[in-house]
Amino acid sequence: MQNFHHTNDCPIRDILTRIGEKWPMLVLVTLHANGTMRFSDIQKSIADISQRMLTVTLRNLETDGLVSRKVYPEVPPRVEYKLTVTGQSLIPHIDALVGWALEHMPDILSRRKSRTA
Amino acid sequence: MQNFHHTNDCPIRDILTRIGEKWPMLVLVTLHANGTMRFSDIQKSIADISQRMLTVTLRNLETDGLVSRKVYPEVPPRVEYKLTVTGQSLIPHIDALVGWALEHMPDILSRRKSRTA
DNA sequence: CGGGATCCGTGCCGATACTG
DNA sequence: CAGTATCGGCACGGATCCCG
Repeated sequence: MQNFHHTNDCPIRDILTRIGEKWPMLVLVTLHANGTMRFSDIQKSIADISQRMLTVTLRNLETDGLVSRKVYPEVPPRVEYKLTVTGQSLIPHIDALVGWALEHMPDILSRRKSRTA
Repeated sequence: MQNFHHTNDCPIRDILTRIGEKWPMLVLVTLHANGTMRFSDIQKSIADISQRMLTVTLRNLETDGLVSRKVYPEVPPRVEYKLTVTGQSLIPHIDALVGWALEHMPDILSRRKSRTA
């Protein structure tokens, strides 16, 4: 019997610590779809994200090297975000999950409803 | 500017409701690696999952149609779980994420440490 | 404009005890 | 063996206020 889910050093647990959170995937695909974006543009694109959570999410993605941040020393300030090469390398896998969801979620959602009823 | 992350009917949010949780992906890859498994075997394979969380996770995956459950009317009871066809169709995408993690997580983890310091 | 700091509620998840 | 039931902690994330 295979058992490779060590508590430490498990790739699935590693990746869940980031993409398992609520906003990172949405931010990544938004940046991929639009290229370089300002903070306020991302916020408008993901209508219901709070200012705080967008800041936190972008900081985490920047720390992980998936998103780059460029500050223009202007008044009023301008800050632009875009995917790094590493960030772009994750996009195809997210797209694959999205494709899977588009194909299977209708059935799954109906199953959840009938189980609730 | 593209904006396709509707609060409702968004495939990314849909899929996060399941794989964003702590255990489902681990259970899916465990079942894929070992085929049909008994409850106690899954629990031994994922050492630190509690009995409660394994039960909850399996019930959710069963409701979603990703895992099938078969009860043998014996004493002591025996229950076997395995992936459905739909569940198997998700495996390649999880594997892709795992492959990405194996390639990039060492760098990401070192970035997180240096940011903490 | 793009944050930072703080407070706080909700729900995921863990621990424990009990059962057919 | 394979659950179910209950309690409670804790961290994710929302709301609000303030700043350069």
